[in-house]
Amino acid sequence: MHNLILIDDDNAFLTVLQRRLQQTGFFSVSTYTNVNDALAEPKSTTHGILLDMMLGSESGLDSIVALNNHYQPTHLIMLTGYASIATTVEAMRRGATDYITKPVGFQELVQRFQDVSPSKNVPLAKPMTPAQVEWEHIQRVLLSHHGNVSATAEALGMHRRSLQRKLQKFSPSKN
Amino acid sequence: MHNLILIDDDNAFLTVLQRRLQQTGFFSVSTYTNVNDALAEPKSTTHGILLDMMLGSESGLDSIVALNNHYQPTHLIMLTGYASIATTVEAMRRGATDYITKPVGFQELVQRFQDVSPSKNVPLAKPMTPAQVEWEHIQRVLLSHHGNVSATAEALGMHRRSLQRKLQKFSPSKN
DNA sequence: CGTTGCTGCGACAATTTGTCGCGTTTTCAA
DNA sequence: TTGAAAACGCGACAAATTGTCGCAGCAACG
Repeated sequence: MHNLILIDDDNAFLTVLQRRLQQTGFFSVSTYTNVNDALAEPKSTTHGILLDMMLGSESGLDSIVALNNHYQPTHLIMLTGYASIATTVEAMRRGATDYITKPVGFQELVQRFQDVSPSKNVPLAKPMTPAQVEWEHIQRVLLSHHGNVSATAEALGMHRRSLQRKLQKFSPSKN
Repeated sequence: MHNLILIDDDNAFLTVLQRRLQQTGFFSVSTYTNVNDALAEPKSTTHGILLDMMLGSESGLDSIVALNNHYQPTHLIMLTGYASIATTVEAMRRGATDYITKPVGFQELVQRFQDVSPSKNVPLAKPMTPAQVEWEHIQRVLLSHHGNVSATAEALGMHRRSLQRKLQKFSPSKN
């Protein structure tokens, strides 16, 4: 009934999400690691597009208009780990319908692809806890710093000691 | 040549801004401390509206549609002391044309009222701090629960008291 | 070697949360 | 209109977490 397009440069992320979305009942879920591939497909109307902001060198921002023209999706959702008000405003102006920050829970994502009239919010089914959100975010930054705790701590604006404690608190058992 | 409407509950802020804008050359600058007063005026087209998010009890968010209908402004700029992606998205969906955070420089504000839409966007590359990530997430869930603190706290698996403290920690002072 | 950078961790003060609980408002249906 | 239920705001105090110093062990490097 619905078909989706996912565009992200993280392949692992794509495959996992693709599978889960298909199990949820979306008719088809296409994935691409860059915008050009997505635009190379024949034109068709699509229910929703999930577009990552950071696609290597290019900015997902610059692809919003083209993707909207090509697929005319009901939803064009921007996804990013590095958010700011400025980019949000810009994305919405260019035609995005939503803008969310990683990490995002699967349930939440699905809900955003549902057809809800604008400005009519439905309570999120099962939001992540603040702790979960923080944990995933830390993991992402840690990964981008090749596991360097000191560098990660600085990037996150927190103290190395605190980061250490958080890490050892969740890695050995509680995960 | 241009006329503006400013809506904010801070009178001092209004008068200062009004004077400076008039000196800059805007034809007329009307100020109101609440939305109803602004809507009580006869309908007319207006160049721009500056709307504060925190208008005492009301949420500026709920007034966007009405103001747009009444004045059909070229610019409807939201202004807030505390910001989040979630509220930005919501504001843009409802018809805001821009969203900026206090404190805002006068020059910058004037620029936003110019008809220059092409934004030399600056996609920042720094990761958010855990606190920011948490804040964004909380705002998302809070918005989806229509501002209901109790329900939000439960959804997030945190205690109502803690949520309250977090919320009041960022909204009142950051002005 | 000596220097530099990262890590692991103890210790203690400074903050922040978890919890109770109680007196107002709000909300909403009878 | 009115009364109960649901929310809210917030004081208070213990429990838990974070901010800071500081020191020692290690690996890399010229």
